[in-house]
Amino acid sequence: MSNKEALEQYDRKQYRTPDGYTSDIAVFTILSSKIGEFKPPQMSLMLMLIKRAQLNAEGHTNIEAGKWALPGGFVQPDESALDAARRELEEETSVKCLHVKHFGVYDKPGRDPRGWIISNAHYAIVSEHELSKRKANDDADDVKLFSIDDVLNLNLAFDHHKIIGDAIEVIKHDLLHTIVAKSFLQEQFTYSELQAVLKTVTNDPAVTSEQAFSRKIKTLPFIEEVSGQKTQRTSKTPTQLYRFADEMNIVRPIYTARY
Amino acid sequence: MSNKEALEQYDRKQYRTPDGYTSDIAVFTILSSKIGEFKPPQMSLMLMLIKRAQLNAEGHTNIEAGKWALPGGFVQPDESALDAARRELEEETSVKCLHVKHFGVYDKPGRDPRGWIISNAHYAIVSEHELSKRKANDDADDVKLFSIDDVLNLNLAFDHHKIIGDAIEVIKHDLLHTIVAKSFLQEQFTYSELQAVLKTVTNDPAVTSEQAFSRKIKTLPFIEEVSGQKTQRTSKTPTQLYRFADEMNIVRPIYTARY
DNA sequence: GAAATAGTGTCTTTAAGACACTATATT
DNA sequence: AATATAGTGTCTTAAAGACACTATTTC
Repeated sequence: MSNKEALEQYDRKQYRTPDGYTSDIAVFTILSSKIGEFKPPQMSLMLMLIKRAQLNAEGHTNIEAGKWALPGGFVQPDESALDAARRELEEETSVKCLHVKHFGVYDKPGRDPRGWIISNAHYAIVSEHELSKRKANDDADDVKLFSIDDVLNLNLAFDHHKIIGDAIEVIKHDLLHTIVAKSFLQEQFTYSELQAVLKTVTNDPAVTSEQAFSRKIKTLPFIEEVSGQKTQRTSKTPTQLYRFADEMNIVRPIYTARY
Repeated sequence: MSNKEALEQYDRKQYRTPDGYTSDIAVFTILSSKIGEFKPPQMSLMLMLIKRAQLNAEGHTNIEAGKWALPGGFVQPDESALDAARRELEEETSVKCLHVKHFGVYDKPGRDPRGWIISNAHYAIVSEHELSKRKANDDADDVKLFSIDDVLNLNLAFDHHKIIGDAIEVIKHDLLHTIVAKSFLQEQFTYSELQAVLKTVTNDPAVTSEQAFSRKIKTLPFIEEVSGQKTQRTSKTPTQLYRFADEMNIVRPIYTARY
């Protein structure tokens, strides 16, 4: 085989290779504060960060010690960066995750003082409940949730300020343009629960107005009424429940959408 | 400084590192066949591929020789993958490009027989005119344009079948949801020229109907009429010219758009 | 005047936006 | 009865979709 012959002659050392290949994960959750019985929830979008420990597993001073950082780590040769993200997330929060998505590559020369290290960034959505089972890993002496409004004021490790800024933009976009809001809700939900999720990222009156949104939800082609199902968890008045229809991910082309 | 101390103790060799970091580019162009005077153009979206040479620069049998492949190459330690894409594109087509965008990471174990090689995929848009200046590089003995309808039937190198399939999906999406169509047009264009670009990726009647689209173009917030400017290049009737307004990239959230 | 492309007139339907109003339960 | 959340009635405005029609030019 000529390909086999080519492989034998191929010299792996002819190009300089990266010093590392890592996977970082921006773990988002929504904290839902029940402000009372018969009230719709009030939600805030949070990002989980870990505080880098003073010493690493070998007892040496850790790099970027004491700073807040995205969880993540080195990708193994037998997995993809996305696999690594899922694995690390499970190690970190001991939970298999609903939604993990790649959103960017960070490979600017000099981004990591340890050398030429390429990082793939992902975002993940974990339910508040699952996240409460979280535990610190070896390199972290603390794990904490930060509001997306505050998180960029922290002293962040490496180029995580840039990565986190991008992650927040991406999740804001995806919440409004795809059906990922689904990952923050129960299977059946009221208009005001979906509204609470969307209000964490927009203040468009079409979303924030109760009347407008309770009408709007009925016309959305990717959401269906669960006929006859009502709940009183958000109000004294029994309230209609909805669910996301199976697989739809409609975005209107800009040339045909209405403005 | 404690970070400096940490760096001294950091051992680069403690993790297995990738064998290579590459950048691939899907170069798209639109062939515009003028089918006659006073006629709107007929367009087809094409992808540029190179045929991998039998021998590489050192005279050895080349890997995946004879197959069609995306142009690309190894990323240098002093550049990002996006920089590398721009550089390689310039080497390949001797043209600085209008639009280069990252769209995916390909790092599945075993994707490249030479070892653990990570590839960042980009798509680029080059005008037909610029592309005619193209020249083959060392590893290629042929360069050719393929229609996006045919290209996936070729015998493609590495995992380029998957990468090209993804690239086609991404450019189809972007043409309809962003203003990249701009890159395929002159600064001023008629409704039928924009229509011809969009028709390469959709057959939505809102786009394909002349009456509907000639009306629609006037209401698009990111396109403006060039008052008083007309042309006869697409018809005997002098036709209104339009241009894209400065930087707008509106996509309607799915929760507020009309359906 | 035939042909081809560009563009308008006008009617129907759908939905957004605004605002007042009603409905259903708990306390 | 007061309160809070859910939901409707209805009017105005904007745009999509459909289809017939007019306008401008070349040959």
